[in-house]
Amino acid sequence: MPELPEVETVRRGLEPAMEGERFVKVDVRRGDLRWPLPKDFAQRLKGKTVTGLGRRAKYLLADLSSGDVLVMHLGMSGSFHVFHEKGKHLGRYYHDRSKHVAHDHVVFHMSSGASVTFNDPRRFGSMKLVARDKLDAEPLLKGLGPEPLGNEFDAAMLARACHGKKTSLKAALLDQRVVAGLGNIYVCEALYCGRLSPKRQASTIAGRNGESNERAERLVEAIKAVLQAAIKAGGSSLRDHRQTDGDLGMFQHDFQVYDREGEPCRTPGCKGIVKRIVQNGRSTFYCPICQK
DNA sequence: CCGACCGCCTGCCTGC
DNA sequence: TGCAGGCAGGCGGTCG
Repeated sequence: MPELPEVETVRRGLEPAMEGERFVKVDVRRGDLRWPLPKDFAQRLKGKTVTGLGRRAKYLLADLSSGDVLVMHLGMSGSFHVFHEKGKHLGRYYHDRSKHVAHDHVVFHMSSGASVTFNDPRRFGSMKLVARDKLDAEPLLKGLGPEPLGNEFDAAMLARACHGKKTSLKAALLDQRVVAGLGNIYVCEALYCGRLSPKRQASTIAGRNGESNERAERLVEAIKAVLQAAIKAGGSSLRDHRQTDGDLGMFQHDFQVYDREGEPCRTPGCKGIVKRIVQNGRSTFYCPICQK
């Protein structure tokens, strides 16, 4: 599931259970995530307080009283669940510390009384402890492009990042060095919203000498609008992904093109049919008529 | 340097 | 019903 809107939704869900709270106990049930958790992972968390919970692109960043930052990524299938009360949760999760379901790999028992479970079937997710004063040098974060919802992300910046790029606009927007936090779904949605073809060469969104960056402007506005709407809807829920409280995100109902192959284009007056193509080994959905 | 491709790992859906 | 094959929201590494 997790692209920027889902990670932001997770961050907001975890905040009340974790911010200002201490790790009372940390259970590592399976440490071989994307990279193996260090042996002393649980020990380095125990007794420390979460002083803040932030997000950079698709990474969650928990600031700890020890001076470390816990950097977490959900990969393709990772999710967090918060359990406040004893008993069943969605018929399969329990607050009881001895009971777990498949793929519950890490459990944080917080001083708030809540337990926070990291579940990840495919184990593409990751956790890493990094000293805060070395965060700038952290390879996972170092090459990331601008935050798409930040004020500094504008048409000029996007045009510059795409300058000279021979690759498709779709591939460029998926490149986290160009803009950080978009994934396959929101790239498709943003391109539709900005009426730009995913097949267009990335460099062509910039206006040539003197021309305005009209396409880049439109694309930046589309990216921001789609992400903001998705966050507002609590992210999207595909397969069995849910928010930290078990609720479903709602934005999947608002997809205009993603996974809508063969459906009529939703642009008023457009007679196009949503098409699926494969770019760089991944599905792209778009309207061949109104996305130019 | 850039861009295309592979692999990681599991679950689910489709078609035979 | 069973099984093989394809596909999935990400990203780091390698190769040309």
